[in-house]
Amino acid sequence: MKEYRPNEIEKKWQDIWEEKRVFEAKDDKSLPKFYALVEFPYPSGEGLHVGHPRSYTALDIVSRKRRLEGYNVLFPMGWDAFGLPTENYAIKHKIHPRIVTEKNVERFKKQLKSIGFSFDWSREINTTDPDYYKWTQWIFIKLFEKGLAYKKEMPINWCTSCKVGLANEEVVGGACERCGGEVVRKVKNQWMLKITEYADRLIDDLELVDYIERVKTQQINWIGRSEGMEVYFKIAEKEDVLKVFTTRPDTLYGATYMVIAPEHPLIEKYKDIIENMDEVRKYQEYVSKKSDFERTELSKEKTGVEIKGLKAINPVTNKEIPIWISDYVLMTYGTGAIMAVPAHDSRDWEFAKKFNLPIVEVVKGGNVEKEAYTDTESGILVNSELINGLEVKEAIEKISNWLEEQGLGERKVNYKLRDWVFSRQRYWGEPIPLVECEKCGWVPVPEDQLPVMLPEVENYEPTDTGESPLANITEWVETNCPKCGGKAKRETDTMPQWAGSSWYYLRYIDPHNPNALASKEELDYWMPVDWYNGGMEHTTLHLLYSRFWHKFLYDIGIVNTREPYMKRTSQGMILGENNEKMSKSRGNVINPDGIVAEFGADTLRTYEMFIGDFEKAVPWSENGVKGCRRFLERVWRLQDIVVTGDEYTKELEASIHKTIKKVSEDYESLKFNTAIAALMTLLNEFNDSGKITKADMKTFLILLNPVAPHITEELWEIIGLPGMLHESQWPKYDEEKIKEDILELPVQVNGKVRGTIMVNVDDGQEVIKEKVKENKGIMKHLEGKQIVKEIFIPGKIYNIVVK
RNA sequence: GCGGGAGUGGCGGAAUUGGCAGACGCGCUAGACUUAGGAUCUAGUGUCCUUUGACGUGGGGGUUCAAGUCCUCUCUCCCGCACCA
Repeated sequence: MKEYRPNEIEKKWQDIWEEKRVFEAKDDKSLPKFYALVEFPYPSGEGLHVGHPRSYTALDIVSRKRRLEGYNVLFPMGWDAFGLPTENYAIKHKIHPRIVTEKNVERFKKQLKSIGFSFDWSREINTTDPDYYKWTQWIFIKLFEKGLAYKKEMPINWCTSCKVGLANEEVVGGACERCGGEVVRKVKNQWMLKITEYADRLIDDLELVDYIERVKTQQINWIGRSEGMEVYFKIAEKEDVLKVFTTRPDTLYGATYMVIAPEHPLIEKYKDIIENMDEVRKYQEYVSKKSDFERTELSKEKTGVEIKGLKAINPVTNKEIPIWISDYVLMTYGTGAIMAVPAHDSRDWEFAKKFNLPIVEVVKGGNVEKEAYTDTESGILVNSELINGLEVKEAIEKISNWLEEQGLGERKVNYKLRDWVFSRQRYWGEPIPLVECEKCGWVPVPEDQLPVMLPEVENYEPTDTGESPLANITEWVETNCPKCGGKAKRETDTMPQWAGSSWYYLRYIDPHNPNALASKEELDYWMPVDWYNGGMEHTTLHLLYSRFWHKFLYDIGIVNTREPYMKRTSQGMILGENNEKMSKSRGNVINPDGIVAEFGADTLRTYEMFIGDFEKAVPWSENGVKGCRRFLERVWRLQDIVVTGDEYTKELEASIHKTIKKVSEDYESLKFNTAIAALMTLLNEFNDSGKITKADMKTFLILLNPVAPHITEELWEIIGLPGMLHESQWPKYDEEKIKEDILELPVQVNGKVRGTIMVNVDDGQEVIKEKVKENKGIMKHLEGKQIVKEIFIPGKIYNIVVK
């Protein structure tokens, strides 16, 4: 027997697979298809992370299994290559981001290939490729044409010292990550996409798909649909009306003041009337330095300023109430204004306590002097003329009807989900393919002129006015209107990184098509994606964005399915050995290259699948890696005990059938760790038996193949099985052979196991009773006791209750 | 703060979904073989007492013949929060 040298055999088989193109999806549309998708990586400068192979190996296993089951499998890979880190690297090192990207992609590709994933590399895509982003731009134009893209004033993070716009991530504790300078919010006119128009469908259609539960709930909560009332509060002595959204119109009689967001337009409108405008301005400035996230933190002290000179009128009590501004009210949620009911909302309660505002109880049930009473199940309305004595639910109904009749409000559905800010003041992204004409306004670039290519620039830094670097290239910006031929300017903002990843699964289907994002024929065959695995962190942004785009493409007749992904699963994170997130600064990063070089790709793959519950975060363990290498060494040594034979060894037969069942099911249900454990157990039985037939070995090798594809192919060849493993078929099991006739039944006395008896599967309670009597160990616990009850669960347990 | 998730030996985890807690692997202990090695093989390994046994799934309370699993209160940790990908 030769020594097990993974580096040699892994290279050998990777070359064979590539040369024979065994993992390329087939053209034969008569075959059943299986489309497996993993999130394509952002090719960062750091190279592949051990977290990537966790997700990739999982679906590689499923893909390899499905191929052996006769499916036509599409398992593609590509690059989500636009992005901030590449751009920042390019700025710092004065290298074009395209070159940085090429270099990173090359490295990633080499790394992925060394791990032996069965990707169909003939369909590789790259979001920064003009042939690709042509279609990203095309989709944007369609969205624009259907009125789903619009311009709106939105704040960006602005570093006052670098004079550039910053991503949220680049703002650390209110300061610029690069220079430590002060960051404020600066308003810019930006492109937005109306994802909110699809909010209901994004919730409802979750019923059509098989996503793990936590993904569904997280999406539903992120969209945050709530039904309530928009109530109109008149501004005293003015024509204006302040609209607020509330889910608790029943508490309207308890609304003792109002709070509007510090950025609320009302303030600008009445700036000449507001008596304490200086104070208001100061507070606005203070708030402009905070993120929405910081603003809504409850733990902090409430802050705010009363707007003097403006009052609102409570529509049911007709009393004048004060209007405040406070940072806990966000312009981005609801109407940017709230009615404050301190007795029945905890944030309002805290605010009222701090500023000595009146707290009026309108739902009886708690002690509103001590805390807000927010229960909606058991309270009874008081101090509320029209709805006194009603329960909360009835009160909401009645007051809502009344408000609608009086024209003081309207039933509304509100969402937490906000429209998608689609503009970035950056270079390394898809140019937004629109032109602003002096006469015609915003005009899309005609389809035959796509893609709008990213022009070459000298300097990738955003301009000090907050414009994208493209704004400096006059000859690019200045163009003619496609409609009227007159003078026009190109949009200089680029798209966010999410754009390219919102439809990439469609391009894999027909990656080289110059005439369409994918042909109808191919889409009909391959869509939807059967199984999409990726990180939990993409649940509320990427996953939702791509579902939104897909639904839009469905609406305009491009795709034929309402949902892009039939099934969505999610892996846990791999942490450093010290149980902390892997990061350069913590110095606990594990490089997969090192593991492949030292232990082999099969060991890396096996370990990543055996490391723990696939869906949970787990710390890396070098010893665990060694253990998996040892397992593969034992597998390697099996070749010494193989004897000829086309049938399973009699004594091993039941175990083999059981293992086929277990492994087949576990691979499909993300329980890779227990599948491998089952294979280890079978291996131990093989070794105990001393010799195994070729048939035993063959089944074992096929079952292990998806996890450790190289060693199993090699052993297949060594022991002389016909053809190559990847050409064989997934084994079947026989349920009859798994059944055991005799089993050990635990016997409990008062719920505690006192012994076991051997029983036949079909033994009745009477037979078992007799067998118990023969067992001295158990009978001892019954001495001098009176049997009260006996419980027999066939095949599980026999419990005797005594007094 | 809001939303999602997780707590089981020294460690990663398993438990047919209410039925023998700790499969499998790591680590550790002892032994065997040694051309002394981070190799391989054998045995042991939740905690406590010498044994019968008792205790044991973050903590408290409950339901049940039976609870890691169900109910209730509570503590701790992790992830996301819209311009990172």
